[in-house]
Amino acid sequence: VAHLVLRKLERFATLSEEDRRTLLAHVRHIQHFNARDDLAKDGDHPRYVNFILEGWACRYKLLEDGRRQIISFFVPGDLCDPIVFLLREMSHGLGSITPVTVARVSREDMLALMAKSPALEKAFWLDMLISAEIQREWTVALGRKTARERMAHLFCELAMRLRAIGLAEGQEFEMPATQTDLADALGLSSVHVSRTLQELRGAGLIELKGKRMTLNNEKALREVAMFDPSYLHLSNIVT
Amino acid sequence: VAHLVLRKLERFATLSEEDRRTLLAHVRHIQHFNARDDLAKDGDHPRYVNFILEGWACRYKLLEDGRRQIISFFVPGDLCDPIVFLLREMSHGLGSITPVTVARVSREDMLALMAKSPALEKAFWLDMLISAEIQREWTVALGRKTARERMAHLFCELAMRLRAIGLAEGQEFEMPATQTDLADALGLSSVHVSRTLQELRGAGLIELKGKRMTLNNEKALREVAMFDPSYLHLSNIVT
DNA sequence: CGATAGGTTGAGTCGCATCAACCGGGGTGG
DNA sequence: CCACCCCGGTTGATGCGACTCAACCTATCG
Repeated sequence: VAHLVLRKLERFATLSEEDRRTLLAHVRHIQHFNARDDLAKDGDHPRYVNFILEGWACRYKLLEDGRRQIISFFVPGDLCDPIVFLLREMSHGLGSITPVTVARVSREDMLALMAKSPALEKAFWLDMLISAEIQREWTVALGRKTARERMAHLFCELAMRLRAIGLAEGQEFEMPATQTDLADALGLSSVHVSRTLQELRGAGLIELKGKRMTLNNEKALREVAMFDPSYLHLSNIVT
Repeated sequence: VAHLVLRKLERFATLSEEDRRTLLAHVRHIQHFNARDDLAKDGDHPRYVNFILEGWACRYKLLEDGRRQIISFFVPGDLCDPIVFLLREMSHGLGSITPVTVARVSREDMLALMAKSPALEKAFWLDMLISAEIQREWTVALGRKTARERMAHLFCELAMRLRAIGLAEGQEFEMPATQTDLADALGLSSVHVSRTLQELRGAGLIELKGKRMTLNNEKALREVAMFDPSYLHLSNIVT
């Protein structure tokens, strides 16, 4: 059930059979959430690390007047901060986009995992580092890119991340976020997301019907986005 | 010379006298940089962790057409990713704002520090976590806040961070970033930064003469910014 | 079959960008 | 020592990208 988590962590470190068993033994406490539910709320004391096993989720913050910013998307295999329990309280919410299955791993279990397996510890460090890289790339997109560039970039990123865990076939993948979700992630209004999607469709770069995304011309999409996948560190990390 | 780094890390974990000595023993290889120089370039293989001992620096990315986004500011005591050497190449540059003094700690030294001292290891984890929190807050600002709100937020954040290492006296601190730097950090044009600064000055919220910043009405500034310092986790982390 | 969530489209507006001129101060070289 | 330059900052005029408001369309579901 947690094989996508393993798949992700194995990009970061060579795991022995025992490492894998150890991890799987600690992935219990499975929970299910409906779509558009909260896995954790702003202000909560973080007692677990959430491993996303199935479905899409996101990190978000709300401003007083209702403005929402989605800070990151989580897809299967992702962890919500390997060591978040070191902090006293969460300063953001975790919400589901689709129905989601998570494993909640306790502080004690995480510490035990890292103590037992240096490979897992390294994998968790790398997960943190690469999440930070993604966050930086979002910072650049929000600060300096136009709507079209930002959106193209997001789709390129999602395609790469989903491929890395085997959830994209060729140029196609499930993209369950609504236009309102995309707006809150891209710092746009949902109206403008609709128009920008039309532009990308019109230019023959993407197709998006229902929740099914196809990158019809990924090369051109990357050019629009100024997308350079090196920040995702997808190749040759394992040493 | 590295006492600000200690000061920062001691917020994250209780360090024994030996931890402190161990750390200081590894803070050698001091280097100086001029203002507006590069400590590291995009694409470099990261072999060192930079500890900022004096001066301001920043992380930034350039787009093909010259647009620049500053991703984070570094002030004395900050580390540029405690474990960055796990990655094959940097996907951003590190630049100085003012003249800067850094200690470059090698991969081997960092690993030795963490192996020897669980307290230091924990402090490094927390440093990563809190840097991530700051990055998320920037994401929210860039995605959903207006120019005035963003700028107010940045000044509130900098005040808190500088206070935490003793580099602010009351409401005053050195703010050496130029308006162009601020623009690239806030995702604005330098012209608009100038106007927005005037607005904040006009409202009696701040004073900024040369490089000297005074928060004349921090309470009101926080309200404008919707600034809630809890994301910085400044209190009661040490356990 | 009505209700509702998600998406599309048009019209008008606004926040911020761009372009351009200008100012002041500190450093430099003739 | 003064003239000049250059960098950082200010201010005005104009333009554009994205927002807001609003109507409407479509698919899904109880």
